[in-house]
Order: sequence, then structure tokens, then C-alpha cells
Amino acid sequence: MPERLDDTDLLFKALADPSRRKLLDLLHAHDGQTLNDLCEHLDMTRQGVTQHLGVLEAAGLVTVVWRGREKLHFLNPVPLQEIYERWIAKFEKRRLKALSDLKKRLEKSND
Amino acid sequence: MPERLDDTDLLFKALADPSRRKLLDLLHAHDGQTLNDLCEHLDMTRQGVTQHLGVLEAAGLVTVVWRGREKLHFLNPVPLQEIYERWIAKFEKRRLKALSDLKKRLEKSND
DNA sequence: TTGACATGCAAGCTTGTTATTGCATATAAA
DNA sequence: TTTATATGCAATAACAAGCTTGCATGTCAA
Repeated sequence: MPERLDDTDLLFKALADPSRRKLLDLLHAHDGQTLNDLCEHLDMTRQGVTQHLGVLEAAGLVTVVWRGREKLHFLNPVPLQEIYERWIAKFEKRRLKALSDLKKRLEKSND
Repeated sequence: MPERLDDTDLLFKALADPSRRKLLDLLHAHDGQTLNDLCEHLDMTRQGVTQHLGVLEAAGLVTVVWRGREKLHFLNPVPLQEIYERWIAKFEKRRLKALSDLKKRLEKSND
């Protein structure tokens, strides 16, 4: 049976591939591109790109709107914000504390 | 031949596994734990945990110090900060702009 | 209504990842 | 110096990921 993946896993796995990160950059540069637009910048078949976009969609990083026979892709940065809060800000506090402890130690050693 | 991975790739791939994220949380809760300490919280063999820690080390997220026959593990949050700057702050600006555009549109529609 | 275009769906190949088992080595403790 | 502890290294098996090829479908334009 296929393993059930939670949202965090979908998100980090989506980001763990250079082609997908490139797609995010492409959409950041110009939102609302069609599949064909995006394909022109990646060195793989259209079907490969489709699969990557599917992963980004499943992770909630990309939203799709159909216009006739064209599929327009839009970036959704909200999940990135969630990563920040859960996985960066939390660990950042520790880093800042370490710096401040170091500072205190240095000041103390100057006594 | 094995594909050469850049730093960003090592970092995101390191984060793309729930066991490794759990290890980061464990070290965040209590830094400097030995391999055996960490093993007690994961449902896999010691060797499995060793391999995960190797991935975290390669990504620069964990640093190791030997004390006799014990291996102590320390968290390094600096690479997370780099992710923030390159992959979150950048996209966050777009999100804030979208919100501000929405606000302007709403204000306009109230005229 | 025909042909070109934009895309979907699915099978299959190749490679990478995760975890295991088995054995080896170095350090500490009895 | 023997035994237990903490760990490393390597081969392998099971599974997942990435990409391709081939064909199908819906939409637009002449």
C-alpha cells in the first residue's frame, strides 16, 4: 500500500528537486505561465515537467487555472511561510541565543 | 557515475525526510546527544540513524564531536537561515505585495 | 469539419533512497 | 586482560523518484 504523506513531507519533498525549484523561480519571475511556456526553460520532455508541476501542486506551492486548452500556473508562497515558522524561526532563536551567549562569554573573559 | 549535488540540493534533500526532521527536533530539544541517545527515539536500527545523521552532516545541519568512544551531535541552524534568505524571504515579498494589492483594490471598490 | 495545438494518462526503464543484516574496530570498565 | 559498550563500514534488498515513449482527448482556427 502507498505510504500516506503528511503536508510537511509533501512540501519538503517538493522543494528537494532542482527542476522543481527552477519552476518556482520561473513562476516568481513571471506568474501565470502555461505548461508550454515553462517547458521551454527545462531540459526535459513536457511530460516530465507536468509531473514536477503535479508535485508542486500537491504541495500547495502552485495553483492551476484553465483558460481554454491552456493551463496557467500560479505561485502560492503561503506554504513557504509555514516552513519558515515551523523550521526556521524556531531554530533561529537558538542561533541568536548562541550568539548572545558567546557575546556574554567574550565580555566576561575581558574582565 | 554519481551525480554531483550542490549545497542547496544537499540541504533540501536532508530536510525532505521525516526521520531526519525528527533528529533535528531532538537536537533542538537537547543538543549534544550521542548516537545511542538519538536512536532511542527512532524506530529503526542504529545503522539507519547513522546514515540519516550522515546526510544531515553533509548538509551542514549537524556537527559532530568525539568524546572517547562517544559521538556527540550538535545542531547548526545556519544553513536554515540561508534557505530563508534565498527561498522564503524572496517569495514572501511577493506574498506581501499581493496582500497590499488586494487591500488597494478593496479600498478602491469602496469609493 | 478538418488539422494543428495544448495537454492528459499510463506503462516501463533507470537510478536513488531508505533500511536491513553481518562483521569489524576502538574505548572503557571489571 | 578480558568483556561490554559505542560506534564504523559494506553489501544488499525493497521501494520510491525521475524521465521517457506512445497514444488519447479536448480546444481553437482555417
